[in-house]
Amino acid sequence: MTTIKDIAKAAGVGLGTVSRALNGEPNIRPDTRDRILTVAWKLGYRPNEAARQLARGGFSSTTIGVVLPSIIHPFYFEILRGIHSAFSEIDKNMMVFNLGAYEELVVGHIAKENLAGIIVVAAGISHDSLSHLNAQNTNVVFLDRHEDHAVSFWIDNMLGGSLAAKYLVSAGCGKIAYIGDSGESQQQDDRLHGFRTELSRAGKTLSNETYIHIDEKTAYNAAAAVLQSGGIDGVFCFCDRIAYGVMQYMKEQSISARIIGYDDAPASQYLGLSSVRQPAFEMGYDGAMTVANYSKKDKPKSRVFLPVVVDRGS
Amino acid sequence: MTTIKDIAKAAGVGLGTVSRALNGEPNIRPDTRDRILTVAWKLGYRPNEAARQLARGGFSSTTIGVVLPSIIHPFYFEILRGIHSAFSEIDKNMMVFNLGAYEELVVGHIAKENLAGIIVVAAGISHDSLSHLNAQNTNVVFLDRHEDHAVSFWIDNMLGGSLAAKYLVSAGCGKIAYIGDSGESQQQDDRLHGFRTELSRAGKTLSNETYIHIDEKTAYNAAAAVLQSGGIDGVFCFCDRIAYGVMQYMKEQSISARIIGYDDAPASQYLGLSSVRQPAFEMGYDGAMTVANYSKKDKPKSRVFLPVVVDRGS
DNA sequence: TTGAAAGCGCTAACAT
DNA sequence: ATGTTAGCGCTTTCAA
Repeated sequence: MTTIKDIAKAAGVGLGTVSRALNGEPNIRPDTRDRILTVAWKLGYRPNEAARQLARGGFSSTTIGVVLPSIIHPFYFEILRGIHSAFSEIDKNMMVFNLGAYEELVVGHIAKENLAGIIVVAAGISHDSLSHLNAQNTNVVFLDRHEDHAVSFWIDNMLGGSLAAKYLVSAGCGKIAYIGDSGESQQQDDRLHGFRTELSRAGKTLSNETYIHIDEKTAYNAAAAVLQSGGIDGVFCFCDRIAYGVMQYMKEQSISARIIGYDDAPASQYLGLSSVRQPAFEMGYDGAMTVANYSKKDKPKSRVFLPVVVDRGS
Repeated sequence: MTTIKDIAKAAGVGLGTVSRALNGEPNIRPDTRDRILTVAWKLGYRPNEAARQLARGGFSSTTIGVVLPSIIHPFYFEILRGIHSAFSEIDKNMMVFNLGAYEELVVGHIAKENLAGIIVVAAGISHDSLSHLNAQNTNVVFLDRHEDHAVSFWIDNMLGGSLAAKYLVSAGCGKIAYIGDSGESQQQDDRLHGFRTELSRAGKTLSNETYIHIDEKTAYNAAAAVLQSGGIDGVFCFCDRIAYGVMQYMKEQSISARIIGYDDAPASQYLGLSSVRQPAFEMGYDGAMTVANYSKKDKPKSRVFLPVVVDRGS
């Protein structure tokens, strides 16, 4: 391994001069600079980032951490795409952490990495861990998760729910069912809240709620159970994947009911499925730009609410 | 920021002892160890990874670099999902680099990061950069790219092409067209080569080749041009996105022709589109496990060929 | 079992 | 413009 010491010796100069040359600092004679650079190149020199960081007491500043849940839905993928796209524009890199079983471990690891910032996507980080992160005075941005004293981007799930309800109601549905995810989530709660509120405003109520493990097959089965009970003519699904299963059942049984999904997955437009579109890519993009740019002085505004829209299947 | 020095002072011990306690080394009295650990905890101590690395002269060993093209197709996304899934199993993290315009810059950056290994996805890294990487004796694995003196996973595109041809031929197509990507790629060349070979084995030949910028709309237009010319009853598309555009045109015009895509995108099964399925997720997963596990001593076998299969639309 | 001290490779402040 | 030196926080001898 070549060090600046080797270069200094080979070029017959001092360590400081080498450092200056390598870092493109001004106070150095062009010809010595060139000589040093040539030697460095010939020796195959590569700076040791760890040493550099240590000496500067600084941060890597070009790498930003992204904490992801270990299972990625298409929705998170869109977010990730947005982040990736932003970072490729501004020449940052991301370090992706899997928030799996050992949260403590991961958080400790993150704190050690000297990152310029962190984006936490949807993951359920404990408040304890959070304050650790904050103590490291790392810039943190939350996506799809609402944190009180932090910068967070949040999709308006209540709006999404109420739009879904409006869609079904205005389509003339009378008996409406919901098929959701059996896991707990703030997102689902909010959507349902918005959905119910809008429904009751229209003088209607939810006739059936079924919660399943997300999967086309279980969705198919759930659809069978829900639709056989009779009279259901409108279904709101927690996500498009569930909706696909439902659609398939409806197609096979020639049942016609209005159905609306959530996420607006790429497939949906081709399948003619109406769906609530979340600005996932944008959220990723904006979030990424935000961590990358913010300084402690002018902290960006917390709580950015992103609206959703309904995409009508053709 | 708390350092081991602070801890040493607070606990009334030497630096070495603190280090030993923190690293769980054996030669230390349990009670001093506990005392130190308590102090460290109270002081909110976090080890400085840079300093550690520097002192040990070691590698981060828990982080693996992933070089991605800056534009991500769904196919690459599947690969990424596979990588992510593997890494969450074995508790590694990935550092994602965008291989954008400034290849040299990125490669330099990578070399500096002290990574345990690197996965290069599909990207066109120059041989020069490659040898730099090799000189750093970093483990490198290529995905969807064939490199001679490196470990590389490669999908059998020739097989894919020939399977597509078989599909169309056995469906009784007589006049066959190809709609491809206007960009250059080894992948496309291989697919076409396989396709042509199989076609000629069946005594047929390609009647029309059209190359477009990938996009549903241009695909739609291309389909119009290709299918209007008359008699075409089989179309092979470079990817499913192109196929969607073609299908839409066919549907609108009530034209019936056999069509086969590539990638087996999630939407395709719902749309009833037959497609060549590439084991993208598996490739990511296997590749990730490979970089993570290999040691210079028993280098894993280079050139892993992954087969494809045709997924028939229902 | 523990403390002291010598670096790891680099930067930055201080001399020259 | 350039050389010298003192650390950055940590690990690891080497003594004690």
